[in-house]
Amino acid sequence: MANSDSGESVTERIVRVLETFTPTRTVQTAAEIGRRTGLPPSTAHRIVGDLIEAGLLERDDDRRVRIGLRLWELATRSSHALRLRQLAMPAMERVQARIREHTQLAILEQDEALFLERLSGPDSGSNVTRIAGRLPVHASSSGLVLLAFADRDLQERILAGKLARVAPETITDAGVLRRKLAEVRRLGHAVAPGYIESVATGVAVPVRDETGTVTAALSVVLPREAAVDPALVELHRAAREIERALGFRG
Amino acid sequence: MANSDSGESVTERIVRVLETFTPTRTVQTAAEIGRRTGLPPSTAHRIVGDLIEAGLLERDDDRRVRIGLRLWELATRSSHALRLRQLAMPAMERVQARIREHTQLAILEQDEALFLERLSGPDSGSNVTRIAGRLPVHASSSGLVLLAFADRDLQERILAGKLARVAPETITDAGVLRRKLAEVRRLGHAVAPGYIESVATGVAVPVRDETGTVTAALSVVLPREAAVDPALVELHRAAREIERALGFRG
DNA sequence: GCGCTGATTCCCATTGGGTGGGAATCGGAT
DNA sequence: ATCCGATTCCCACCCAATGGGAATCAGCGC
Repeated sequence: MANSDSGESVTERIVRVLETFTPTRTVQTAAEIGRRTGLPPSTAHRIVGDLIEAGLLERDDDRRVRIGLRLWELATRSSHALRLRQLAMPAMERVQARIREHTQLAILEQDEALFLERLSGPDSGSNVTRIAGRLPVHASSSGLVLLAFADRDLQERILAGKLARVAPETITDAGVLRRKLAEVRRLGHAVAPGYIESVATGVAVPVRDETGTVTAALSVVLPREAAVDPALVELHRAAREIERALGFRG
Repeated sequence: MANSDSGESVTERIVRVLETFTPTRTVQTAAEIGRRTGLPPSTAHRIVGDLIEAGLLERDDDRRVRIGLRLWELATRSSHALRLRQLAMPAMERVQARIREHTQLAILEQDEALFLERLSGPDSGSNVTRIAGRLPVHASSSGLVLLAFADRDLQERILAGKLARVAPETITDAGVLRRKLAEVRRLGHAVAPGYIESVATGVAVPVRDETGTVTAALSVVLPREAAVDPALVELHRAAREIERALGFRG
């Protein structure tokens, strides 16, 4: 920017401003945004003002700022995530109706599992997942499936890195994780008992696209001691249905 | 911008670039974007490059450009549209399961009905609606509900403007529309037979938030000559459920 | 009411990043 | 091989963005 000491582009700054919004912090004041981005107050106010004028942000009743509908609209109406989501929805609804627990769809994005959709019944149990939220690949059942079928170098990168302990039973040892991934490949599904939350077990299966590549993971979150087999049957059936919609002829 | 002859901000330009993407045109080349935005080729390429670096756009396998996942993520994870959608989903799923036709949720946005969600069964009929898509308020059943319960000046603005004919039976006369809106208010729901597509009838009911204001419309799209009463019963039941979730005590 | 604190707006001299024309290069068709 | 369009590279120009600072506003506690 003109006279900017940081030497970054306007685009970067806009992204930085947008990134101060999280699932748990959906409204903030312009000054907060300034502090969190490290931008000078007057600059932060001006950028926020610009974004509001453009419709990417909105002003609250109480002059606080939140993500604008226009941004959601722009992002949603032509995102390719939407295509997958849309094709998967009918199958996901069936799983949700039969199993009556959280049913979710995730893809791999920047070394993490990004959740595109989550269906929850009124009687579903605990679940930390959020739509557009992320979970580490080594801890979530969806992540384990995505990682097990990902390219070798991603696997090695994850295995070489730090495996954060999300819950007491999260796999944090590279050797254990390596064996777990082999098991996932052999069985064709992942079971993650208590890896994310002690009270829950994640069960996930892969979804392949028309090239046969695993592009997504379909999963349910069960109470810790529930039987996984009925869920697995439903998940596999649903995954096949989604794969057919995607054009995969397995 | 520095040396820009148009005198518009970078933010505006970014929005203009993003707006060249539509539900039917989800990938384009940088040059196409330049032509559609009217930006000089080199400028268009630079801005597209910036946006790709920031993750808001993505490069195709074939160096074409599409909306990036990061944008979807930023927009979705803290949009307040999501709250409404999330709260409405269980009720919408029930309607979809019972009626087995397109079930959709719309809100008022910039004088149009903006569709936040649409559930469709495999056997659902024709439907032009898309998620994050828009329909005119005077033609869609959702729009009629939203308009009927909107403030007076929006109503007058729509009535004074041109009422586009979307299908042969669309209401295009201000007087007829005025009476229709009165009917919607009296009955508490809207029926739009053939207003959008000749073969379909839209049926919509209002959804009120905790302040009693109509914030959304819940609707189904039925085959033209199907009975509307069973759908209305389900829609009203679902709307009440959503309203309870929103905190409305009617 | 009266200060205090922080958010927000206003002002303005400074300047460096954005701009866009043009040329070169790449790449896919025919 | 030869177009033709897309894309990248280059670079002089210069104005919009910048951010420090002061003024104003808003809420809160006393």
